[in-house]
Amino acid sequence: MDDTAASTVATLRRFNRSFTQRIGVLDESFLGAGRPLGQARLLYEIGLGHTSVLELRQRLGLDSGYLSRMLREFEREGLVAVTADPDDGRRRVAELTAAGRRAWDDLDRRSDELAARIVAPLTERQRTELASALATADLLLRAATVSFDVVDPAGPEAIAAMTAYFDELDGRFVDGFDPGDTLTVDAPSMREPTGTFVVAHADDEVVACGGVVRHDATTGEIKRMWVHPDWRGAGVGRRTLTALESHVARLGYDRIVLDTNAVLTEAIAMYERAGYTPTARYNDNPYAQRWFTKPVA
Amino acid sequence: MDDTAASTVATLRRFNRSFTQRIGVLDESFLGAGRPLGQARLLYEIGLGHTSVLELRQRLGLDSGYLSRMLREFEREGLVAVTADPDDGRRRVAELTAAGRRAWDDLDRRSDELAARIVAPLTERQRTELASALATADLLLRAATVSFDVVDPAGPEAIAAMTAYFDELDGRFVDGFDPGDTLTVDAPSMREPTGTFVVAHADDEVVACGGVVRHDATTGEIKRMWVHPDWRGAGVGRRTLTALESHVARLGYDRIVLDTNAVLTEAIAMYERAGYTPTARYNDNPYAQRWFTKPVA
DNA sequence: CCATGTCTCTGACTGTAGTCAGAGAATCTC
DNA sequence: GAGATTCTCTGACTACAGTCAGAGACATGG
Repeated sequence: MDDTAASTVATLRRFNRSFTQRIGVLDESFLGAGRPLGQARLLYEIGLGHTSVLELRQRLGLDSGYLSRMLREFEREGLVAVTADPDDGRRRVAELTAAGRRAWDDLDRRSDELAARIVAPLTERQRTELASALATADLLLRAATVSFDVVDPAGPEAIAAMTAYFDELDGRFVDGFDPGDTLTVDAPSMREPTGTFVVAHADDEVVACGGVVRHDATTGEIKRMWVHPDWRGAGVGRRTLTALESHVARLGYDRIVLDTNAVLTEAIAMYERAGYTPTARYNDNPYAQRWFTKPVA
Repeated sequence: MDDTAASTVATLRRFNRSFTQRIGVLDESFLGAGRPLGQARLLYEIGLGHTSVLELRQRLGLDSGYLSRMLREFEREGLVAVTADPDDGRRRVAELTAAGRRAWDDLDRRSDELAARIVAPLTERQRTELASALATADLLLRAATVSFDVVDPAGPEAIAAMTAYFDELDGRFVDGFDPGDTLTVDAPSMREPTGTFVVAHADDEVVACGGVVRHDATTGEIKRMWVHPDWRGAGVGRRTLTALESHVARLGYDRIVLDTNAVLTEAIAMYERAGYTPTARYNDNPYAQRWFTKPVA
């Protein structure tokens, strides 16, 4: 552990101690609503719109029996209605009733009040400073815990990520961007064993993606690399690229190529910083204006 | 609630959610040591040197029965030795045995490793940025939760705070500062009903102090105002002054006076910002070079 | 339509956290 | 030195959190 890391660790631990002590109350204030913490957390998640029992279980990391019991309790109190998912009869969907919505609003209001009481003694300048420090810390901590997972390029997460990517290209390219049917056509090429597709998860949300396809026997091509706008500047793009590069190596290629459009200046800068060098046009992609290559490490 | 406050509250709540989810593990990793969280916290506090049972109870906010039971458990495991306090036979003192120290080191090491794993994916620059954001947020949150309490001016907290104050004056005044026996002589004047003494607590530590004494029938004097060096620039001084001013009003005075030395430029600036105006020398304090006054609001 | 798998639910548990009343020993106050 | 107070301890509780095994309803792929 080098010095920066050691001192960051010390700061993080110190902060954790003082924060949990002070703001733990913020969670326990849920208890102030006469509701145990577990129930309050569950009710809160349901109110946020995460309604399928499966999703709730994954988000909160709860045992299915435990969760089921809490839902029965909510039903008994008339706060939640649980019905079968019309798409899949095994699945069940929980939704707040009117009374449940009121209970949720109450929780939300209490949390707001408590948080407001905590920051109340600060001056306006200090509050602004606090908000910006917390936002920075939040982004970095969230970025630090992003995970990179291989998914099916035709699966819902991949589709959603690439759609966001195409929409962004359409907005930024001078003459717009028409993906045509690439979304479905290209999927097979981004599957093992000659390709792959990776999404970056932060709290089960997809915040970045990228694919690898075969270019020729010894060359892999990186495509569809995209980072969610909220997540730029936190190193997620760089780490996505690193993840993809290691997949290229794993798939047995010894050279990487990629293309991009001239307006994507941040991407170009990142490729250059990552050791990519310009190379000749290697495809007839009408949207490509820059071509790069890099040997596999 | 104005706009700054509302957005700070939203940021704080958002941060709280993502932080506890992510770093909650940091505490639960204590559990990784095969020890329940409550026990781990207690063992950790004992290891930090907070050894009297009373102090542990106050710091951790535990029921005395609950704490007692945990200490018995630690004794049974040979981690802690509990003995009577030689100064007061009612009080008991807990100390780590050699085995307890090893268990503590183990907890500490695990926490370090976990925190290190969390920040590991960040670049050095990002780690520095994270550490500084957390340190800022920590100071502000700690400052926001400071409480101002009336204490006896001859009590241990008041003595400690004023001693630190005098030591600082001695270091900063050109010809040093000799408190003489003011510490004991002045105490009665800083007691109700004509005076008072206030200390600012953050986590049971004294971070600022100040006293009010009778100047004449309608005038209260603010004295011994001091802020711990680590806590300057976070608004604690300003809030100590405000607290003292409200005590002056409560005690029935309608004017405030105070004096200070020319080298205490931050203090002078603060008094001016707070609406104090220069006035004529009103005492023969050999260390005073500036005199201020302000009407009670 | 059968085997296999997925999702949810119930019942029977365990461990942890925390509360409350009251007893006993030491100390403080007058 | 008597009475009040402080501090710790024990015993008897309660509520909350979480685990595990297994049953039942539904879905899916051959």
